Amino acid sequence: MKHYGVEIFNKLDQRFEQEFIKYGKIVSFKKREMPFSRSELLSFFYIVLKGRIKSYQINLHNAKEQTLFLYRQGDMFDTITLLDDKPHEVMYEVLDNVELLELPIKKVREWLKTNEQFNRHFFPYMASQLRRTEELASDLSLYSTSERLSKLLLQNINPNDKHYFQLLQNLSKTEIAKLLGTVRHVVERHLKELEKDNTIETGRKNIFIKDVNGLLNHTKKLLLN
Amino acid sequence: MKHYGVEIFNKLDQRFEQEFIKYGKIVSFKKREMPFSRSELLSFFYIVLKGRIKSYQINLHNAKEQTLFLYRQGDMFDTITLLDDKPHEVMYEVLDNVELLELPIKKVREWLKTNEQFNRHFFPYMASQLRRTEELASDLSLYSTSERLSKLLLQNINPNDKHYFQLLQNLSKTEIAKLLGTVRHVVERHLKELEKDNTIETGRKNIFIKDVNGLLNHTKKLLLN
DNA sequence: TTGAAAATGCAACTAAAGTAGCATTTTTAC
DNA sequence: GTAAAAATGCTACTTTAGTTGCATTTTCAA
Repeated sequence: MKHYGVEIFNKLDQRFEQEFIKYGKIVSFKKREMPFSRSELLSFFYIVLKGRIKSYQINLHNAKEQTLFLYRQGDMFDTITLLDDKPHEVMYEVLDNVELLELPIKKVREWLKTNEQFNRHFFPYMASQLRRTEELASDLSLYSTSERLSKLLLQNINPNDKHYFQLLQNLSKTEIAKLLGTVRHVVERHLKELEKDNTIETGRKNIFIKDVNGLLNHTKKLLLN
Repeated sequence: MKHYGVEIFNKLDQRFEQEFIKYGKIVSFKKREMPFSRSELLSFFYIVLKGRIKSYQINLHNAKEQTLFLYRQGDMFDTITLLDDKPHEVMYEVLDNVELLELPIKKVREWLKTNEQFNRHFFPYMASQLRRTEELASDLSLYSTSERLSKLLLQNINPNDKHYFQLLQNLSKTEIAKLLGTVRHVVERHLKELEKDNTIETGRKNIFIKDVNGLLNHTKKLLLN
């Protein structure tokens, strides 16, 4: 299990690792699949081993989408259902071919009650989810699209931000728009601006940052972490 | 303790209630106060006994504010610091004179580890916080200000939504704007529209809904819960 | 290898949100 | 009771975001 390089596995002692192996099952899904049924999400808890998968919400009237969470190696879901045993009304989509460790949610709930080792990892993770979601909300409310874009680009080159580092690689402009809470055209408009200033260079499904300070200037107004 | 009508207290057995009384201290703050220092929030955990208090973020460049969470009777904070022992970078402001039960956060963290009674209440609460924050983010992204306003007004008359029911009473238009992620002028613009349609009636610090169906029509596009 | 799907680029346009400023009314604190 | 603070109402204006539609290029799977 440890060869996947997922943080939680490194922390496990022998006995707990046995539990994972005993109850866990590795499942994989292909790009663009919508992997789970509603009932599966009530019965299983997933840990990402490799690849990317997102949760999102959609406006049925105009089909606009907002990516809520980009799960990658070490991320877990659905933590909400884990905690209150009710369905969580979001949709999932696989961004890269993905491998997940599938665990019976009841078992995980048991660990949550009794296993201090599991909780030492899970509680701070829960906190990080809440922090991230809150940050998404306040960014959407307080900053312009171009500021949010610059911030996203900066996070992508910042190895301290485990959640977004390298997360932008190989994403389409449409996908970036959904992360930012806007539409493709607006993202392209702002990217073109940044390209004109010689701050970035865009390639197909990739963006290269040429001038970090230039980007920083665009985000001076933000509270950066 | 039980006379405050806070849900968690009703669930406590004798012994646990003793713990609350032993370690808890009732503190109160006045309207518009910014009640806590950073270090207090690292040392204490609060449960709202009465009144309203909000957490919010501010854009230092243009002073726009986004209310993140409106805490009222039974709400607890700061759950994030409780879970990961790190400061949570939000600001707090008291909306009505408020009474809080102040508990040593270390003690609460102990209960979190060992007390199943506490966790039966806390875990679903944690889930509801994450749900609510996620809903805020997706609403901000997916729906227009006028749709979000109509939704807020509807929640205010819906006794099923414990969190917002009666929460709008006695809030200024500025405060409502901060809840919605916009500015006063825009709120007033949309309220005037609704008033022209005879859907609502606005008074000073109060809004009366005259035509629920009219409001529902404004939110048809939303996923209502 | 080839046809469909995905990704991108671009132009013209509409709609919504936000800014600035000021006057009036109401509430609150002393 | 009164002065200061808060809340409200309104006008004119600027900026940003979102819509529509179509053409071209690239990728990917059969």
